[in-house]
Amino acid sequence: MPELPDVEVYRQYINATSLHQKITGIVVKSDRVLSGISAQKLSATLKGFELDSTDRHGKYLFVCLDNGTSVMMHFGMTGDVKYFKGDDDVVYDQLRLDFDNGYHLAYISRRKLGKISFVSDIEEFIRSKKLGPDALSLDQDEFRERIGKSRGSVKSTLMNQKIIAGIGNVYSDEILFHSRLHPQAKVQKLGDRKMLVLFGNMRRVLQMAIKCRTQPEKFPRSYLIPFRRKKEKCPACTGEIKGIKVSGRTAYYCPACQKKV
DNA sequence: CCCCATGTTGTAGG
DNA sequence: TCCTACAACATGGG
Repeated sequence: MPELPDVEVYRQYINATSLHQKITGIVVKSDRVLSGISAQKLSATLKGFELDSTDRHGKYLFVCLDNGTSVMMHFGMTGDVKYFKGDDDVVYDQLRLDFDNGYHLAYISRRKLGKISFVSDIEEFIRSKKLGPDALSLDQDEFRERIGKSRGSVKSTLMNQKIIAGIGNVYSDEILFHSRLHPQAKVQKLGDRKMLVLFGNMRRVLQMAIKCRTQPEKFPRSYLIPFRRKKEKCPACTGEIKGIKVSGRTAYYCPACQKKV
C-alpha cells in the first residue's frame, strides 16, 4: 500500500535493518522496474559500498550510499521491502541486494509498476518531477496557500502530487472521512475553518498510519480504512459506505457523515 | 471470462 | 491554463 505512510514504514525498516553493511552482490530479476539505468550500471555502482542513510519525499524513497549517490525507489500500486536471511522465500522481488552478513534486502513489486533509478541530487529530482512539499513537512499556511489555488474537488487536490506529495487514494478517503467532507466537495467552497480542520486531519491520519505501521487491524475503531469497501457499515454512524468515481479512482465514503459543504 | 486494484504518465477535450 | 476522463503499464484476486 505505497502511499506516504507505507513508504515511511519501509524507510524506517531499511534504517533498522540494512544500513552500514557492505553490499557484496546485486540481483536484478526484472529490469522493467529500472528507469534510466542498466542492471550492469546498478551493480557496478552499488557493489562494495554501504547504505548510509535514507530519505523520503511523498511516495518516493531514497536510499543513500556512502559513495554520494542515492537509489530512488518508487513502488507504484504494489510494493514492499524485505530484509531476510540466506535462502528464505521472497516472492515478486525485482531487485535484491546481498550483504556481507548473509542477509539480503529485497525490493518487491508484484505488478512491476514501481521504478528504481539513480539520483545524484534529491532536490533536483523533486524539482524535475514538479512535486509539491511532503504532506508531513508543510505548515498550515503553506497548505492553505497551495490547496486554495485548486478549483477541483478536495479529493483530487489532496491526491495531486504537484500540490502536496504523498497522499493517494486510500489516505485521501481517510482524511476526508475524518473531516466530514464529501470526496466531491470543491476546495473553493471550503471556509477557513474547514481548511484548518482538513490540515489537522491530514497530519493526524498520516501520523497515525505510520504509528500503526499501516496495518488495518491496528487502526483506532474510528478509522474508515478497515471498512473501505462498498456495503460496509460506517464506523461513525453505522450507515452504509458508498463507492463513487472521483478523478478516475474509487472514493469510499459515508453519505450520511460526509457533506459537500 | 470480466472487473477491480494503494500510482504515474501521456493524450484528448471542455 | 486548469480540470476531468481515459488508456496504458503488469499482475493477481474475487
